[in-house]
Amino acid sequence: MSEKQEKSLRREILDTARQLLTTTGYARLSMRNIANKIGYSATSIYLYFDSKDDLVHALIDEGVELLGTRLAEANASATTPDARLEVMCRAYVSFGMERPEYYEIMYVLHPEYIKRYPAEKYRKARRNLEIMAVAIQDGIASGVFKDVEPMLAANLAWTQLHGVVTLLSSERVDKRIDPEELIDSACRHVVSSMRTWGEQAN
Amino acid sequence: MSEKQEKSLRREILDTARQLLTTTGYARLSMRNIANKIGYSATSIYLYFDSKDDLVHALIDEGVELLGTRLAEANASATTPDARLEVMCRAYVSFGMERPEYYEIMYVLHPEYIKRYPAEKYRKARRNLEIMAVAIQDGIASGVFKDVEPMLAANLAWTQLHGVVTLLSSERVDKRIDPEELIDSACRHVVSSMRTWGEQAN
DNA sequence: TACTTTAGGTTAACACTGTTAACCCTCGGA
DNA sequence: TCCGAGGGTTAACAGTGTTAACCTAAAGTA
Repeated sequence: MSEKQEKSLRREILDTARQLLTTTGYARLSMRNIANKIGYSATSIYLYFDSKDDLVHALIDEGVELLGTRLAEANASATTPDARLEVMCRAYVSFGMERPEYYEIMYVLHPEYIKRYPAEKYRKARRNLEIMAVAIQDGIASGVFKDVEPMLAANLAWTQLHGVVTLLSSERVDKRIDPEELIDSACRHVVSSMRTWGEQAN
Repeated sequence: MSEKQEKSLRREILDTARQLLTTTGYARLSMRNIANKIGYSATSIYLYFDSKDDLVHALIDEGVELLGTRLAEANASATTPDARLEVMCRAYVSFGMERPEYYEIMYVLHPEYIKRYPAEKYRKARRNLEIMAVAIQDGIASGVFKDVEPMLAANLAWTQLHGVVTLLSSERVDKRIDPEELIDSACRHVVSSMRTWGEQAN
């Protein structure tokens, strides 16, 4: 085991777990599976993580971080408020579709399956929503969006995007619906709903 | 066991499973748990169901049926196209929030955890979306909604509602957001997006 | 009446799961 | 020389879905 010392065992466990998550899904992610793949016993993992949940929480950290940088990049890539919000929406959906292994443990797994994500880390995850809220706030300030509570609007956008990601990647959407078209519609509608918020039928 | 003969064992298994699902969640729904609760051995369940998945599929049938009647009721309860669509949206969300035990197995559980829902039953589930598509179609015909592909629009509405239900009932939405307000916004925006679909920024 | 089949259940077992307790070995330091 | 500790192991427990083998009482049937 000495030839691997440049990579800490903790790091190796995390990488193997993520890889296993990608290839076989959370349902088949077991301590013994991880351990076998790197030539250690399952109980060795407990020297570096308190529990399986603890391990998964560490992976969630990575996912939150990655999503955060993607959203920040999107936020910086466009100038007008609506373009910025739309690009951020697309960034969120892309993350969810391209990294389902992260998305599943971050936002899909029922709290019954996995212990509550610790409160102090929860804040960092919430930061990602606040980035969107700021973009919305900017749109309001520049008069492009209706004057609406930014956090409520951000959460509404989130639910729309989350719905698209989960239904598409669990393959529950009818094959006859073009995924790209659905994603496109969702992102454009999120933006346009900021412009028309509260308008009544004529 | 003869005093229970008025209620078939199959029926009793289903009821107990649903009750267990409600009280303890899918994570703790086990064959032995079900069996213990009704005084049989776990393997007896296999006399009436091929597998645990098969049992859950039978529960999904019930859920699809129940959601269907709720949507149909909503569909019949209002007259104007926008009111009808909005009432149906609220009916969908209500179902998801009030019967999380059904909603979880129907639309949340990853296909990794549970075998694919059989194709022929899938059609019945899709019928529920078609009810919404018809309501949208009516709105288009009467000139209230923009001329859009009804199935695409119905799926977009579905993703929005599904996102609200799952994020709310997995308690991932910030406590400072009023759930009712979020649901309200979502339903109203689904309807208004049918009216403004495709309009560009000015 | 005697024999066989079948419906409806049981127990024991297998291969898994997360987790804990006990153990083992090899270093570093006093 | 002894001691402690770091880093790992094996054995075991209680739980999971599922299968194979068995058992028993009722129902046909010759």
